[in-house]
Amino acid sequence: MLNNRLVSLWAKGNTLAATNAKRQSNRWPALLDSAASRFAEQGFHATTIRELATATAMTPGAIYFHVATKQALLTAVYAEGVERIIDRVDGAVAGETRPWRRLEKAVLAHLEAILDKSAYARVVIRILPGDVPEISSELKMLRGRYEERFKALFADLSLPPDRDADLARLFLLGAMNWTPVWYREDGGRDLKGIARELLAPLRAMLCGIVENGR
Amino acid sequence: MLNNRLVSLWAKGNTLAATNAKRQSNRWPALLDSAASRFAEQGFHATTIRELATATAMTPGAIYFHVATKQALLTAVYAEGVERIIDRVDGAVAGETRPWRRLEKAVLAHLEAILDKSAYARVVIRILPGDVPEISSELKMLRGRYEERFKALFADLSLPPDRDADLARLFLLGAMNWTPVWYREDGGRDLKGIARELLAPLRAMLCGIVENGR
Amino acid sequence: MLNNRLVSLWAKGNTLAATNAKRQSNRWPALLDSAASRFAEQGFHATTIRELATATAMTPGAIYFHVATKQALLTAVYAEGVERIIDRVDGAVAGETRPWRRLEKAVLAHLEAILDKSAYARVVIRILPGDVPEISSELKMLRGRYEERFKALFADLSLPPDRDADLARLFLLGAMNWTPVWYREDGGRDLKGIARELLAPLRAMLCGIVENGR
Amino acid sequence: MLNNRLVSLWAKGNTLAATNAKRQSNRWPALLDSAASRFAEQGFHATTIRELATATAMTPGAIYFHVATKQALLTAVYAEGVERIIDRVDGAVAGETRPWRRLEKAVLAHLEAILDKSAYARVVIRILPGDVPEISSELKMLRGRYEERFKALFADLSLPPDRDADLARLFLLGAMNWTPVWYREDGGRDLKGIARELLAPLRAMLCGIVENGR
DNA sequence: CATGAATGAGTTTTCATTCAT
DNA sequence: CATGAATGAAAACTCATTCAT
Repeated sequence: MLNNRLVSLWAKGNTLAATNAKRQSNRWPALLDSAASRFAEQGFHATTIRELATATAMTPGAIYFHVATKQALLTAVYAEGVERIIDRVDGAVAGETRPWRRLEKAVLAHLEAILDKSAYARVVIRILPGDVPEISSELKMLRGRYEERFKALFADLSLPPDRDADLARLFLLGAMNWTPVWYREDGGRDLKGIARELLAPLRAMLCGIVENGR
Repeated sequence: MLNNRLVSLWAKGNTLAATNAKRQSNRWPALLDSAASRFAEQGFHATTIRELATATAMTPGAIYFHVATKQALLTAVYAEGVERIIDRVDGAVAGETRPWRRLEKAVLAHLEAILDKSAYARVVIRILPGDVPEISSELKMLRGRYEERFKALFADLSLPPDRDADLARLFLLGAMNWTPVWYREDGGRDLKGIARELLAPLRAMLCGIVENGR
Repeated sequence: MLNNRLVSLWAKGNTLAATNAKRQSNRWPALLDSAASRFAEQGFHATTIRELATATAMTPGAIYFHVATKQALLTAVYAEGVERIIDRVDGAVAGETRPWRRLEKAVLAHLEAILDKSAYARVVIRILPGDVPEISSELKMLRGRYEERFKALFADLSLPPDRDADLARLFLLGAMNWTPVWYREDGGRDLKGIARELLAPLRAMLCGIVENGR
Repeated sequence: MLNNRLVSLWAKGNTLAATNAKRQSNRWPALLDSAASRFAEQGFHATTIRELATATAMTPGAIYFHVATKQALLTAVYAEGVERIIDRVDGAVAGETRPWRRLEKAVLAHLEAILDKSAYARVVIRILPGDVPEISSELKMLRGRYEERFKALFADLSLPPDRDADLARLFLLGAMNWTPVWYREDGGRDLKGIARELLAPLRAMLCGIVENGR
């Protein structure tokens, strides 16, 4: 289903996309992958089309068969990144009904998404709309889509009215989105622990209750 | 004293710097200001020397009287940004001895610094060392200087040994550093409130105590 | 008979051309039509193969089944344009024997040809041989064929020897060929009137006679 | 005064243009000259920036110090071309008050302008607004400016009301503007003769009078 | 006949940087 | 200190053309 999404994105600009996918060499996913990791590592402007071409064994010109501009490539990566976060979060939350457990699972899924080897989700966090003025509004919209998930999750918490859930949500997002700056896979910390640790104080803040243990 | 710092920075890279600083029109501060705000808004690579020249009514060539490379300009802004955060934080903490109060005051000062109209401190948060490989080590060092402040403040808290202070610190930094993304001066929220709100759960997390009220 | 010409042109450059033309969907005329109108409106270089492909619902590759190069496409349009002018002019002149009437009918036919919705003839006027060096000699030859018609028509006028018939012919061509720049079908002017108006002064110039009426 | 115009055009994009012109190497006029002749000979699209750079011993980048886009270069040439025609025509007509003599002198001046070695005016005739969609409206406006001159000249003729002066004007423009296609300096024909020959029939057409002799 | 994909050489344009004056 | 002008390397992008299927 991930593949489906990739193909559909790619098909957007190619209305005649063959139904017979086997005939296609389909460098598009590879291109998108490369773009995602370079954008996440170096940022948008420091990544050149030539570099992406080399990394995917294409010619620069070939890239423009798939995408009209470099900005459009970022948009595609961004969209895919948001989609991946949302998919993960939605999937993680699916079976669970208890609001706090839902949130906890969502936080874990979000962390997994943005710390995943595949860099799509990290791009969404790393590259701010302001970095690329030509598409900043698109990027903002895409960003908005994933933030909504957390708004919804917070709305379910049914908190005492004197607590500022908005602020809590923004703190949580900030703390989560900062993890790519310091988190190292080999650092011995597991994500589940981080997720729990992240929510404990929030719960305390919002409900006035300290969970036992940490 | 700010001026002193600016001038000294400027002098560092310019052996030709006139000894008689008073005679100069000294566009350097204006240049640095411009650079700070552009870097903070658009990032390093999306900001061009020409743009800065236009913004400061200089010619591109004139900029190179003050600074040897664009990267050096970022370094200067970065250094100034770190210095400003540290000045604020140190100043805020100065009279206070109670560790949690010190931390709370530091948080407020930090927020004030990065949300200030002058964008220096925001640059430090926005631009990651990896963005500009040529100077990444300098940037890392500068960044380190301000992170140390918080390490020190946390070290003073004398926590129960089973609490993960590192994690808490990283969460705090993340939550704080995300504020420029969402905070609007006119949003009705005052920074003091945000700072308090930010620390309450942390204290809960680290000490197992819920502050009464918020 | 037009079709015959098209098909023959098309066959010329395509040894693979199926002998059974009826089985083919034959996008060639549509392609040629599109090319004619784009070339007439935007010129040769501003018209891209991709643009033509889009306009005719073909792929760029498919165009190259019909034609070996973009230049050859222009040659084909040009040839067709010249043919169309000549057909019209010859047809118009056919029954008439009086030289001035012949010329008048030729002028009208020429105007009809170059102002026709189908842009073939307009291409011949718009695009000068020098514009496309690779085929300039072919274009010159084709152009020559239609200019000859007018040379012949002028030769029949049997003018006083002190009149400069060449100059008159060139003026006439110029005036006619400028019409696409300003003529609008809905402008209320009919071509017959324009043709008459165009010849009256010429006749005056060449014969020293003013036609009555205008 | 020509120089003044060139310099002013050039200054437009360079508000700080030094008042002391001697210090400037001022490649701008040479660039404009080159552009004019190439555009006139090969058309806009067939002329490359590199080619212009080579012809003027500049680097491609240096061209962009003077002009923001290739299109803007054409606009500048076009504007200069129109200006030159107008200057010539106005200059030629200046002392004369008799309407038909004014027109005759204007025609001669116009022919001189578009057949001049310097290709500026020829560009205006050769390159149609439709060739360069991005600036077609600017080009149309500039074209309009020089056509107005002839409208004014025709308005002064005080013709019988049953004559179509508009048509006559358009014929005249067409005949004149076609001359670059066939006129060769060494062809033995002098422009004065052409101008006279051009007007004689027009006068006949418009006034019903045949000039004696030619 | 056609297509999706690609090529490769070329195009315009950008931009940090330099330099004579 | 500053400027107008330029450089040069590299960037994004274009486009006629090709080719396996």
